[in-house]
Amino acid sequence: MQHLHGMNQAQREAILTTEGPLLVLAGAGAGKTRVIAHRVLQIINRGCKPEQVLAITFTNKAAFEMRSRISKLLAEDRGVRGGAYEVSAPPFVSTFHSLGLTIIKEHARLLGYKRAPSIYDRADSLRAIKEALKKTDTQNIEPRAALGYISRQKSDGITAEDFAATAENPHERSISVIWLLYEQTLRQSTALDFDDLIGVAVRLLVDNQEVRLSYQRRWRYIHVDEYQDTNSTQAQLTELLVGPQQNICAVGDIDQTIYGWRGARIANILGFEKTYSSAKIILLEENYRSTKTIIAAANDVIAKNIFRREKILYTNNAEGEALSLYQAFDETDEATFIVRTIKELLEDGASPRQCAVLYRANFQSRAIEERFLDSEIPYQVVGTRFFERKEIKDALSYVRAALGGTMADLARIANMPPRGIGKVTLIKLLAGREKELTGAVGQKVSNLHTLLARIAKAAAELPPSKLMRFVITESGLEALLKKDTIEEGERLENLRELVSLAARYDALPPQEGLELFLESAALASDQDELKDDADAVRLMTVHASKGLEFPYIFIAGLEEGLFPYDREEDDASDKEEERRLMYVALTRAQRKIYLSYASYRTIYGSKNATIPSQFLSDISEPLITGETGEKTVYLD
DNA sequence: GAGTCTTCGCTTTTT
DNA sequence: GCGAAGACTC
Repeated sequence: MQHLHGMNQAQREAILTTEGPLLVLAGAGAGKTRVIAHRVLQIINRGCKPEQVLAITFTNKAAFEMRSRISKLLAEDRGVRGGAYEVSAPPFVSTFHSLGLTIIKEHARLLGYKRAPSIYDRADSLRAIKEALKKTDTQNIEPRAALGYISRQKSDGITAEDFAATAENPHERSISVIWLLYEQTLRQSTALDFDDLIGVAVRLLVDNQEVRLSYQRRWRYIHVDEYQDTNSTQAQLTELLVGPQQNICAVGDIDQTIYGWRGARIANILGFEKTYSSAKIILLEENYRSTKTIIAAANDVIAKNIFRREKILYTNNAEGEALSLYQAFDETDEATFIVRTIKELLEDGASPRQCAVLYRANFQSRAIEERFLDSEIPYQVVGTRFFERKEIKDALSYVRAALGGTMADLARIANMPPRGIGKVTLIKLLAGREKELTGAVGQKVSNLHTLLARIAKAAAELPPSKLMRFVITESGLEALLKKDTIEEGERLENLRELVSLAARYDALPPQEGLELFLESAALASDQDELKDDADAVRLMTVHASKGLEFPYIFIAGLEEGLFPYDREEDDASDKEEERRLMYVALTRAQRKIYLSYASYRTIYGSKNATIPSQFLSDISEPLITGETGEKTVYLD
């Protein structure tokens, strides 16, 4: 049990409880990933084959981290024990979505797919919803709202047909019509949206006992990280995979549930003992990350929530400095304060990567970024969704269209760059009425087909990075962006980055490498940082900061309406989620927290007076020291 | 079908 | 107060 050295009592218990259902309620900074990794090692040391262990996470980044933690631990252990067990396949570590996709692909035939289904991202889904809305001339329905609504229904395990059967009021009936059309589009394109990756896998396992049992035999021990963020179908998928031995270990923190708006159900973690009746529950309450002051502030904020399970975080770390609060005049003043303070920290010997600036909403990054640009300080905005950029999507669509992808892919690239294929031609092309296209237009279309055929040929022969290079040049995207003087640099730079990302799959056989590359692009999230190594200050939303830690944390925009964010239709549970979000923000810090708010903030181009966030008054007096911006004036 | 004008929605968080 | 999508014109 050498590997248990340095663990506290609760951690040891969690690691040694390998059999039966286990719920680990781990506070922020309580060493949760470490516990999972050691528990996996313990299970393997007790005789289980590594590949029979499954660990599920939410982001690719978390999966990557877990995988490397586990493999490092196994390698160390092998060294100590002198190869006591056989080297075999590693434990299966996957995100929920790629796990769903794996299950679907392994039974594609059974599910009636002739080829591996492609994945619709949010933008694809939104376009399909817009088309459906056009077809039905439905009034008063916003595409985004409709998609959000449908997505939440799907994540609750409800199908379009179920919904159609139960729709009561006119609004629900309109949604229902759109939803059915949307599903039709997905089927026609052999495509699945994010919710389907879980939903289709669940239905397969429910309907087919043989398949279900095969997975239950394959994975004898299951771990689920961030269990509080699971939605209904994800919890159901987990339940279906857990065999009769009930070897499931769920790890999570109720106080860090920040994805309720996306369908996460706290009820899953609160009701764990009901689902798994003999469950053992272990609380990890000792924090190894932050100072006593930071923990006290975080506890002050979260204590006001009612919908939780009492857990009191404590630490044996030093007392630490008080949080500091800066009252800025406006967002520019706030940004100046942040950059100035970071400069001072750097002069005192801190490095840029030790600092992070957190905010509630992405738009806040702009004002802050402008100030960073003026300074010499390296910074990086996390969450500019790389794979959602236009040029990246265009390039990938070329590849997918060449390989017979969806109509969405073809529509995307048909006239990008402009080649004389307009609306009318495109409609005919998509409807398979190509015979009607003759003369000059016919020539243009046949040129496009030739291009796609060349790409398809290249796809079969070249490694992914060479293929992407080929696509970027031959499609004319490169030439187009070179003409574009304004953003030229950045967009071309992004395409170059895409080529180097593709190179990660060059070692595999071309087709397999390409498939995995396209898959990773579809399932990538903006939390999966591309360049992890840069020594730069990180700017990101609080959501994106979950799971990370930094010595110095800045939390900007602490104003009522912004943080906590409020919408008219908010209810009490949304308010509690905002509070949990603040708790997450505070618990990212190791040494010192800088809070700030602007007395005036520009929203939609006009300056508005603000009220300081209620979260500021929740933190007890002695934990905060204040400072006021020079320009502060009170206009009444 | 392409170029120019106008409106609209954005700015909550995302696999 | 800006950029993208849609409308309008040639």
